[in-house]
Amino acid sequence: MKTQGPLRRRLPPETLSRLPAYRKQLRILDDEGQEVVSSKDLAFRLHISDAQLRRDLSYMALLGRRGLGYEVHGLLEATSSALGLDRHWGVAVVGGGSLGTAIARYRGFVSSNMEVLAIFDVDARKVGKKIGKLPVLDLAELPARARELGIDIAVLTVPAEAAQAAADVIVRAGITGMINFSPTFVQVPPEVRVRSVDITSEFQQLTHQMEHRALPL
Amino acid sequence: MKTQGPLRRRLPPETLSRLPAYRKQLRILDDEGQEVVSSKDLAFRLHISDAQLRRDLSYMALLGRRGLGYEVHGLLEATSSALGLDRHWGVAVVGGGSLGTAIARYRGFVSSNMEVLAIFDVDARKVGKKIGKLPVLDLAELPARARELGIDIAVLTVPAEAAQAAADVIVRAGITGMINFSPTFVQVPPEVRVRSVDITSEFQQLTHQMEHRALPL
DNA sequence: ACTTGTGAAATCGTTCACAGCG
DNA sequence: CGCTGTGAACGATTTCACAAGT
Repeated sequence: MKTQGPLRRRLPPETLSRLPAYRKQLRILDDEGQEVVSSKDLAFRLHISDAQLRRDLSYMALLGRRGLGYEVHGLLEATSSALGLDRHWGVAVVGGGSLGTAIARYRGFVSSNMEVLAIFDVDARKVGKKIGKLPVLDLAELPARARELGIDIAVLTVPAEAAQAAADVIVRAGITGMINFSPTFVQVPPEVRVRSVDITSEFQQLTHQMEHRALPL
Repeated sequence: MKTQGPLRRRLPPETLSRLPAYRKQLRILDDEGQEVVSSKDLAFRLHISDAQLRRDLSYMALLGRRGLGYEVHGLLEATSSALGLDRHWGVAVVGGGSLGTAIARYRGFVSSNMEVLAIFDVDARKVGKKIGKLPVLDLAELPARARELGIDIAVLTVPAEAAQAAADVIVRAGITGMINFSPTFVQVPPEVRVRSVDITSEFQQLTHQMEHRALPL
């Protein structure tokens, strides 16, 4: 057994942000029956440098074989595991508007071992209906039903004004992971992980880039 | 006139990514009638350090007054201008699925001076219908109609398999800005700015964080 | 006194480049 | 010989801390 590199307590956030792309590309190679891949080849497909790929993998103590490369299937399993995808995750969509509906209908979750199980809303006109095959339930029911339904993650898609109140219900339900699409900070206890996706911000960064047209990215 | 700080050619990407939040908070302060704000106060509301805020502003040569702070309205105008929001932007949604519909229906664009003008799809069953007040047009029409409609930005919400072909049409239409929601790289000429939003990646990063439960973020 | 603007230091992330193993 | 794994160099970003302006 060798001394095995940096081996940090935590993955650098930049490395984490690249992991899903690594996994996606490895799935493609695995499906193609490719058994081994070099950092140069995989990095090329990902539009990053081979040194960066090797550094990222070394943070997770994922080792290849010198002179050969990395074993595709093993690396796929390892990255999946690092992302926590070797278990099933139940998702609840909170907010039955058009964005909530879009997330609920999205079929790309299965390949991440995630499944949307229900939609929660406060609007009595929506409660009791179905969106696709999914029931729309009263948000007030979430704390009582989260465990029974097997919900691990909530997706906040309510208007900004309603976001904090909805987040409070999610926290009371004992759910410890949240994707927040509302353009607001939500305050949660420290054991709850929140990731925010601000679509408006992306548009504004784009318009900045379009106005400042120097050709290189 | 004084010598005015770093004054880079380009804004650091990390600074750019914070600008939309700065602007949002400044709008709130402006609406509240607050005339001046210190970096300490504004930074506190943004959950960042006052040094970082001042550094970011200095990159844009936005100066405050020592002992006093920054003039709220002036700073709001300056950040809006830096983001390119002092002009109107026409947006086309490409892909009339549930995500495209959600973007088309989103009412938060007005405050960024952006407006969704039309939805483009290849599906003959959708073309000719309306989503809200917006017409669904044939994607093949995009190059012919982009100028007339005043479209500056396209939002790609088509399935991964269709993304590159749709991007090619967008480029042929002379549109130079794109938000890509498809989980794929799209290849475009260098004058076209693309920002990608990968929702699946956010979920996977969240599950990683949930599995690696050390309390701090 | 209060607060900015910014050098300098510290921290974080990426790339270089090569020793070392297969 | 090819390719990994990783120190060391480099570059980017954040924080410190304080001189200077009001």
